[in-house]
Amino acid sequence: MATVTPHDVKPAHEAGRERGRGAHKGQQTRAAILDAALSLAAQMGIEGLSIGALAEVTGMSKSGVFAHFGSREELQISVIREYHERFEEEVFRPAMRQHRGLPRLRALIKNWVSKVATEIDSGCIYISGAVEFDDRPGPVRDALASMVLLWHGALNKAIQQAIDLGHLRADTDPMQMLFEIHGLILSLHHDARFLRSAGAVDRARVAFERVVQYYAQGAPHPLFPNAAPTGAAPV
Amino acid sequence: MATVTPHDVKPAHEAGRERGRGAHKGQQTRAAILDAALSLAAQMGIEGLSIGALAEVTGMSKSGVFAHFGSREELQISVIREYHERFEEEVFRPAMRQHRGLPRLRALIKNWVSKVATEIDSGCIYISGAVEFDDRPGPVRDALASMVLLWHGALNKAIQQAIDLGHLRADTDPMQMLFEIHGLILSLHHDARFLRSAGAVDRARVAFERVVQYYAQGAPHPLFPNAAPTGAAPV
DNA sequence: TGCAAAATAGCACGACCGTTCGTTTTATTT
DNA sequence: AAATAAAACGAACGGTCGTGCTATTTTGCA
Repeated sequence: MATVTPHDVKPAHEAGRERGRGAHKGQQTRAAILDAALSLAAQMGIEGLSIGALAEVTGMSKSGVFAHFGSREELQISVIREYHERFEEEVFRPAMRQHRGLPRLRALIKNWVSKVATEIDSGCIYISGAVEFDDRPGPVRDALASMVLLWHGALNKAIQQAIDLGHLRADTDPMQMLFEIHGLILSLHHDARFLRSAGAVDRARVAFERVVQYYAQGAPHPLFPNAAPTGAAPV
Repeated sequence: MATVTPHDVKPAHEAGRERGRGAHKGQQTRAAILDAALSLAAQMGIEGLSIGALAEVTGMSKSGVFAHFGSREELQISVIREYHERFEEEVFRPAMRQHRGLPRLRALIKNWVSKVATEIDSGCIYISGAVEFDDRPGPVRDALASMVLLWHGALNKAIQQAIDLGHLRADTDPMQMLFEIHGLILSLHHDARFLRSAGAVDRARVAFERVVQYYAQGAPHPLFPNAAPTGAAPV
């Protein structure tokens, strides 16, 4: 790395300005590798990502895969970023089309539960990553934590809006409510994926409804402000 | 492996009838290794256990450590069993000294929260193990799952007793209540250990109290059956 | 069509892994 | 004190890993 070779001018793993299809060939195969990496990471964990296994799956050479990221760590971070984008696409954005307040909050959690439910056979990178890197400081952990905090921030904001709109009790502590909702997701993931227990999804939905009911007590109905102060329709 | 040597008659890792101190030297060092292994597994995960690292920590040779367990997998299972015993000792048994019903259930959860709280800097093997082995069938996963199910069974029983004694509503679904409580523990572990968020322990305690309040609604007070139907003293 | 640059392959290195084996040291028993 | 069994060691093997080189192929553009 002391001498400057032509490769150093613009290595493949730094050229990725515009992502996905449309760009030069490199971007496409990079996207293909990343896609395989996401599956692999979902199943084996982020620490379980190996360039060798990735090369085998994509039918490339190890060094060919390696060149796209420059290091294993950079590959891991790329996987996290890619997962974040998909999460945003599948969970966050569709819910933002709902009205602010309780409807949007309900949609966020509904999509979240659905995603985790579909991930029973693949695995959630946020959840497994949190456990893998809870004691492993470094760039990967930082990337992971910032993504999780981003998502927490979005949920917090949605809760706060529901409070401001009177859909939830004024004395609601958003962090506390988030803590409880997040726990339900984690319990769902644990029971469904590790214990392979049926009915975990239903239990999560029931429990979420209960949490909403609690925090909505005394607050006017979101759609019919003059009706009885009970929570809106179930998820 | 074809010929039978004197070593095959009674290898060290099968001789461990009576555990801990008192027995021959091998048992002691085995216990010492296991102790180091528990710390290592709590920090690096069960899959992160390496015989080399363990040898370095204990000041032994790799083969010396290896001989005590016969295989890495057997070492992992031994770690899980040892963790189970400690969990039972610290969480389960002290709570069993409380009266059946809500007091005992409260004690179980109180001890559980306390243990996870002290494990913020070390890690809970049940939680990290569940994530590591949720897609990795085999003896290690089986051992882990059976321990978790044992603990779930104990909690379920405590909840059922609380129902039978009228401390909790008769229509309480023990599995549902357990699902919610377990979620709080997982959320606590996530926030405290991964996000390093302060106040997670308090949030867990508040949420647990809320869950108990919900399931106790309409049930008589556990200590003063004629008092108002509100949950007993907080954790 | 030709040429530079980007993309991929091939190969080797060093580190660590679990495991095996023969030997040597340490404990226990006779 | 001698005999025997248990425990620990040390070196080596085969394997996988990430990574750094140097070729070679492929691609896109003038």
